[in-house]
Order: sequence, then C-alpha cells, then structure tokens
Amino acid sequence: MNERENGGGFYITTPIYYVNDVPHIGHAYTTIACDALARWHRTIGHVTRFLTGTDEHGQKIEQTAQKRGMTPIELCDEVVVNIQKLWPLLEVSNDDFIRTTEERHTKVVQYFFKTLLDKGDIYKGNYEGWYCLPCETYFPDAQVDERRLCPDCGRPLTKMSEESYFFRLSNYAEKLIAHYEKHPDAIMPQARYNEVLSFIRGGLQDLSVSRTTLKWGIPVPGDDKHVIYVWLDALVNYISALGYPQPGGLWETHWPNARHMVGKDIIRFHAVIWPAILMAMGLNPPLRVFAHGWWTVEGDKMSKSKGNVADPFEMTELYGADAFRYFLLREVPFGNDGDFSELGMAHRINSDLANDLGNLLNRTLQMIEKYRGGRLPADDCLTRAKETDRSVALTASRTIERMKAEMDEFALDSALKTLWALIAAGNKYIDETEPWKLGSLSRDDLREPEGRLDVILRTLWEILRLSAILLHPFMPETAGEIWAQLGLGPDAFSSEEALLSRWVWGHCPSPVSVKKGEVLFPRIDIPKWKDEKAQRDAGKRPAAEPSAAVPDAACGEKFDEIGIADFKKLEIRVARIERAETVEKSDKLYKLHVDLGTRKRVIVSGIREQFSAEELIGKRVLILCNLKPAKLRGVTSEGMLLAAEATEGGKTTYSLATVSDGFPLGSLIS
RNA sequence: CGCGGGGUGGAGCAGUCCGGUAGCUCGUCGGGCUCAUAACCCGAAGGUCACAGGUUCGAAUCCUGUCCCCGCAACCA
Repeated sequence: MNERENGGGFYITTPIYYVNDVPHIGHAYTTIACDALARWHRTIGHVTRFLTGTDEHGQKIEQTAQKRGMTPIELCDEVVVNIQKLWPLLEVSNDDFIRTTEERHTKVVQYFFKTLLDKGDIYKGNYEGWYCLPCETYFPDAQVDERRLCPDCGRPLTKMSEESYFFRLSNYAEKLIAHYEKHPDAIMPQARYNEVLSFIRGGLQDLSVSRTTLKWGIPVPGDDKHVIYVWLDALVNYISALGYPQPGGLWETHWPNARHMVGKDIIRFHAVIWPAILMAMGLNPPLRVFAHGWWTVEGDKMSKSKGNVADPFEMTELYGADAFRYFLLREVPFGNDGDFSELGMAHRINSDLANDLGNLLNRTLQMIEKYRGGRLPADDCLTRAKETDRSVALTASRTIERMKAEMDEFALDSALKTLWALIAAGNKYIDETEPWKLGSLSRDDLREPEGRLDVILRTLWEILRLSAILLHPFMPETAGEIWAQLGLGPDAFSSEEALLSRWVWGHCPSPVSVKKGEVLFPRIDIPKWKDEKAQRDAGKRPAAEPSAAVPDAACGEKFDEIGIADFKKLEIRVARIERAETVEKSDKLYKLHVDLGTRKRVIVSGIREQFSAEELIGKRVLILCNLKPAKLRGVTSEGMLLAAEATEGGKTTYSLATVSDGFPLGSLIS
C-alpha cells in the first residue's frame, strides 16, 4: 500500500469517452473493470467514488454537427445517450457522470489555464509545422520527408506557424522521474512503467495547449481567438467532477486517492502530461495509472470497416450482463491483450458459471430442502465441526486475504480464479462428506453422529454466503440472486457498505429458510448454439446492407448526396491490363500497365494480396482516369483501378470491376 | 537488415529475468458418485518446450545462428 493513501479511500475513474463513438467492447471493458474495483472497495468498507463521463469537444464533433445541420452541443446531447444508456445495462455503479461541456467542468479548465498562465507555466508562442491547406491538417517534422508532400493527399505542404499557448512540460521531466522512482507502483503494469520512464528520460518538449483553427472547445480565458486543446480540457475532468477548487469539495478527500484506468494507447497522456499539469497546479499526481490491454474479436483486430466490433448491447441481451462481465474480467490477465470470442464465452458460461458456481448452489439448496425442510441449521452446530469442515472454513478465510491482495494489484482475473478455487473446494467438500448418505437416515439415527449433516449443510451454506459477497463486485445481479436463494434479505445487497469487513463465518441471524429458485445459469447446448449463431450472423448481413447509412452516420462517414453534374466529373474508362509488376518494398502494391486504346498509363494498385499477376493480365477493367496523380512507394499512379470491396469474417476480398471481353478500350462509363 | 510480441501435450496459456522432477484451464479417455444443470469428485493418456549449434555436472530457461507466425509502422488513388 502506498503511504500517500488517505485512510483507505478509493477514487477510480474511467477515461472520458469520445461522445461521437459508438460504444464497443473496449468501452465496456474499461468501465466494467472500474466498476468491479469500485464495488470491491465499497464492500471492504472504503470510502469510494467512481467517475466516468464523456469528452465532447473537438473537430470531429464540429464537423459531424455541421454535416447534420445541427449545433455541436445539439449533437452531443443526442449521442451522449448512446453511452449513457449502456452503463445501467452493464450494472455499472458510477457515482457521477461528467460531460466536458458542462459548466462545472469548463470553468475549472479555465481556472487551470489561468492559474498556469499566471504562474508562467503556460506561455504564448508559435506552433510550427507542415500544413496541408486542402486537408487543413498539420504534420510534425517527423511525419514529413524531404519531398514535403502531404502524407494524406500527396500535395505539397507549406511551412506554417500558428500562434499557440504552450505548457512548460519540459520543466517537469526531472520532477516526474523523481516521482516515479519513488512510487514504482504509480504506473501499472510494470512494462508500462518502464515504457513511460524511458520516454520521459528521452526528454520532454513543451506542449501546445490551444488552437485557433478550432471553434468547438473551451475558450482560453481572455483570448477568445484560442480554444483550449483536448488534453488540458479532457484530463481536468477527473478533478473538476470533484468540485475542485471549491473549499470543502469532494476533491479534498478524494483526490489524494485517485486512480485512473486507461487503455494502453493513452498511457502517456495520463502518466506524463497530466501529472505534470497537476504538479504545476500544486496538486498531487494520481496514486496510480493502470493501462489495460486491447481486445481483438474472434482473432481479428477490431475495426469499424471490418464490421467485427463486438457489440456490448447485443452481448448483454444474449448472455446477460453478468456473464459478459465475468468473461471479460476472467478470460485475460488484466493488463494483457485478449481475444473476445463468443464461443469462448459460451464455454466459460458452461464450465465456470453453470457447472461450478450454479451447480454448487443448486445441489446445496436441494439438500437443505430435502433433508431439513429448507430450514438452515443453526450456527451453534458449527461448534461440532470436524477437521474437514474446519479446513474448508480456513480455505474460505484465505480466499478473502488472497483476493484482497490481488484486488490491490488490480489483478481482477486472479481474484476471480481465487474465488473459483473456493467454489471448487465447496464441490469437492460435498463429494468427500457425502451428505446424501446421512440424509437418507432419520434425524436421530445413531449412525448420524452428532448432527453431522447439520454441520455439513451449514458449512456449505457459509461457503455460498461468502462467495456471494466476494462475487458481488464482479457479478452484482448473480450475487444478489444467490443471496436471496440462501434465504437472506435482498436489502443486504442494496447497500454494499462494508459487507465483507463485517462478515464472520457462521454468524447470521437465525432462523433462515432457503428459497431455491431458478437455476442461475442454464447450460448452453453448444451444437445448438452454433446453429443459432449461424442464423443470427446470416440474419445480420442482409439487414446490414440497406441500413448501412445509419451506423455510418455515427462514424461520420455518411455519403453526401451528389448531383448528376458531380458524377459527370468522373472520367471512368475501360482499359486492359497489359503488365503487372510488383512494387519494391511494398507488400500490397502492383504497378499496372494499362492500355486505354488511344493511350497507355501506369496505375498503382494495392491488390497484391488478392490477385496474382496472371489473374490480372488481359483483364478489361474500369479505371478512374482523371484522378490527381499520386506517388506510392515512389511510383507515380495515374489513376485508380475500380474494384468492389467486401469484408466478411475479418477477411477483405475484392472483385475487379470488369467489362466483357472485346469491349472497346477507352470506352467511357456514364 | 523499420520497431515490437510470440512459437511449451488436441485448444488456450503459465513457467524463461534468478538454469536443477514441465504446470494450469478446457477438451479426450477410464473410474467413482447420485444431492445436483449428462452437472460433481478421482485417475489416466498425451509434450524431442520451433530448429541447429554452444556454455554447463545439468538448458524450456543463458549465448549464437536459422525458420515460421502475429501486431505496429509503411502502404491500399
């Protein structure tokens, strides 16, 4: 434990999600992980606060809003719901939800800015870079080669300089290094710590924190030409949501306990820039920044264009929030990358949730009902516990201690493994003690010495009661259901407060009657499941095509309607491929020599993975001729080869746009 | 020679830093049990630890080289 930790308080944050994104498995993962941690700390009696929210400024929002004919804030108000409605479905117990467009945030960002400006940690300077006018984008020196062409469009760049405010990040390198050397657990996992430290040791440059090209953002106080750039805006949410800098605000008690959960892509912002800003403000850096890994989906990298983004809404509907939460947190060592596969989830539901956990509850309650009329044996029977019974009780208390240690390390997967070892011990205990043999005897039969069956049933019930408490942070609904079936009031779970810290083996208000209910997790019939999944997938594909504009609109990729005049601008002609050469040092490029009848041209095309040279030669294909020439891997391409592109099961295939053999070369498409 | 990760029983992984009986989960097979969701418990089979050299009494682990896979970057006019 860290000495800066303040009385066991626990403040955890997710990143604020970009409001324009459609929520995917990655958002769900980060948030569920934080939720499990928050619930855990409430359960062990810590003063806990859990924050999530949305990042709502920036160019993308501005552009999308413009396209859709709305103001940026109207767009934000509309799409923030996509994210906000997911959290209740996933049983996320955040205490607050902050939007960077809220006044309680914007005024704090301005306060930060002004304070740092007054202190001299922010100064006005010039931001230099290579600018592409048509693309309206800056490129740093590193991305521009000696030809000085735009990496995006290939047109010439101009050196431009824009007035900008800068944060003196360079002043904080030494302080950051000193801080991290003193607190090696402030960045986790270890590999990220090393990465960040070597990055800082490489030297830090001052950071541009304002833009004049952007309108949709928080204005720089006293200089309306400038808008505060993303990082100084977004990062501040973690403390603006706590009412900083109002005296007596939540920040006074919670800020010293701040932990940030982030994806590995934004570790630098959280472990370098943010702590430096905080230091400049005279505030302490976060206690810990934890970078978790990425998910692939069915073995493929997730991407919108591949259409393989696992949809948390769909997963929750199909399998329930708890099973989805369990799979995400259990499947992969927390901090590592992992693969999300629906079949893998189905297997885990069967083996861990149905066979181990659900079945333990079911068989235990069945025996209490059958042999004791549903009445829980009173706790005094445990005084007659024998070695086997005590040994299980010992396993239980060790489970608590181990899980505490693992949760301190954010090792969520290990904590679940540890809990499942207790569940396995429960199943084994039944087989070893063979309570059904005792159950077939009458209550006062001499062959049932000293109410042996009572001890066993009560011990099992205790294992399950403890398991419910320990499971609750991960699977809140299931834990509540177990609690209820054990005959305990559902109310005990509505307040998580200190449930574990008050827990005592064998201590419970008697008498209790168990209420065996529905099976927690019915087994999934895998062969049947496969059929159903195939049908689901088949159902998705045709539906996806006509409505493609709907999700696309959300990604800002909706096609604009054009007039026939615009189409007439395209010079698409029939050409025959004469030769296909590979382009050096490229994986995908062909240099194609094509014959347009009256003239010949060279076209570069990235289709080498799909077509062999033999397949291409002689084909009559469609070429967009009046496309501005561009250099690819040093070869000038004078047009574009047209082909249909489809992505299915993560694989992209192409079909050339061809015309029938012998059709006149050079013919115009209209 | 762009950067990085990895190749361990059928599958997915741990172990590699700090050499010393190769471990876990799932699957398979056999047995037990019948309180239970064909669940649970026990046991077994199955690995030249990518390959080749080297260091060592001893190498999955250290060194050298080779092959293969996967990310990223580059690139899809």
